[in-house]
Formats: sequence, C-alpha cells, structure tokens
Amino acid sequence: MVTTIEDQRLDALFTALSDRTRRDIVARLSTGEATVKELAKPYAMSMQAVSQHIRVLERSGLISRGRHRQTRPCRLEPAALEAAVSWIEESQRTWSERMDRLETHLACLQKRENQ
Amino acid sequence: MVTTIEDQRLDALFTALSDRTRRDIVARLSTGEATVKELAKPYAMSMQAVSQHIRVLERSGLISRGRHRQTRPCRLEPAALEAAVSWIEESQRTWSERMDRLETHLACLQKRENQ
DNA sequence: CACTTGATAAAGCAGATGCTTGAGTAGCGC
DNA sequence: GCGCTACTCAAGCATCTGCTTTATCAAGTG
Repeated sequence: MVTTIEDQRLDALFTALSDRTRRDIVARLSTGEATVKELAKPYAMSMQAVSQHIRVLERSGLISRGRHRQTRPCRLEPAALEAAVSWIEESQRTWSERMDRLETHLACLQKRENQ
Repeated sequence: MVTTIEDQRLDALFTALSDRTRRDIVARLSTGEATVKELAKPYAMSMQAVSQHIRVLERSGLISRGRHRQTRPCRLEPAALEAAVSWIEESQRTWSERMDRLETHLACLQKRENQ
C-alpha cells in the first residue's frame, strides 16, 4: 500500500471534518467570511483553541485566510469539499454497479428457472 | 452548543473515513463482502489491528456483519455514506446560495451605475 | 510613547488512537 | 475428545489530539 498525495489530502480532509466544532465552523463560514474572534464567540473554549481548529481546517484546504487590519478573515474553499464527495461517490458508484450486476445475474437465473 | 445524535453520528462517520486503511477497506467492500482475514491480507499490520479498524467502521454504521461458519463477513452499508454526503452538500448549498445573492447584488449595483 | 485588540507560539496535560503481543473463544474436521 | 481456523479481548505503549495557560507579536488608538 503506497501512500499518495491524494491519500494525505483525504486524511486531512476527513480528519478536519471529524470534529464537531470544526464542522460547525465550516457551516458558519458557508454563510460568509468571519474573523477568528467572531468564530470563537459561540464557544465556551478559548480563542486559542478555536485558532488551532482553524489551522487544522486551513491545512486541510477547507478554508483560506486573508489579512485585513489586525484580523485574519477566514473564508470557505468549497472546492476542497468536492474531493471528499468525490471519494464517497466513487465507493457508492462501485457498490451500485455491483448491485446492478447482481440483479442482472439474479434476473438471468430467474429466467432460466422459468424455462 | 448542544450535541445531538446527528453530531455523534457525523463524528463517528468522518472519524472512520479519516484513516487511510479504513477508507481502503470501505473501497474494498464496495466491490463485495469479505471476511476479516481477507481484508487483513493486503496489509503489513496484524489481523487484530484490522479487526479494530473494522470495529470502528461498524460503530460508525458504515459496515455491518453477519456470521457464516467461523467467519464474520463484513458488508458495506452505503446508506451511511449518504449522511456524510448530505452534510457536505448542505454546506455547499448554503455557500452557493450566498454566491447567488452576491451576484444578484453586484448585478443590481452594476445596473444602478449604468443608469 | 504606552495601551488595547486580534491573533499566533509554545509548553504542558489528560485522554484518544493505532498499533503490538499474548491469551481466550466459537465453530468446524478428525 | 484434540487441534485447527477465524476471530475477539485485553494490556501495554508510543504518538496524536484537543484543550489549557502564559507569553509574544503586529496593527491600530489614545
């Protein structure tokens, strides 16, 4: 089993999405840009903790950041989410193809039985 | 922030998918059922380690297991993957709606300027 | 200039994760 | 019964995570 760039990317992506706070932040950012302070407001945890979550999201490619005065506004990179969906849909595609073949096979057996 | 069942389910789902070996197993199972031994074969790690990965996948609802002689065949539950896709698409939907509003707004400003 | 604000850096810590090895169990074939 | 196979359970261990606190920094504001 060779580890590819794609694997590392998916690791980072799904790891980023595996935490509730981070999913929350992604959902929040889907409605528009926000600063670290704004993102931290709803949570009981420290701003530093939120800042660390944001770094995880940034490394996964899910968000990117700019600079504006003293703030580092975060924005969603929806293209990154696409990689996760693609991986999942590939599995589902394979699975449904298998189901189709199985159905064809069963229909074939059925037909033979009826003869 | 209240933790719901749905949140726990998504935690388990994305955590399960965040490991390369487990994604590999899911991909393998999308082509058909397999036993623990069969699934463990391609990896350098022990069968116990693979067995633990399988338990993570099972708890996430991604796979289910039967009994056949001494084996515990694993099969994919593609419906579980749907929950992950749904969450992602919800975020994307919100984001694209925002983009649409932004475009409408910009078009509106443009129009006013041309008058 | 000092002071505040928004954010990052670093160190520490409890708990989770991914793996190991060794032992135990359930279902067969003899 | 005995051994073999397929697997699980359990303990141990190194590493990773999610958070904290303290310290630091960069960009305004008085």
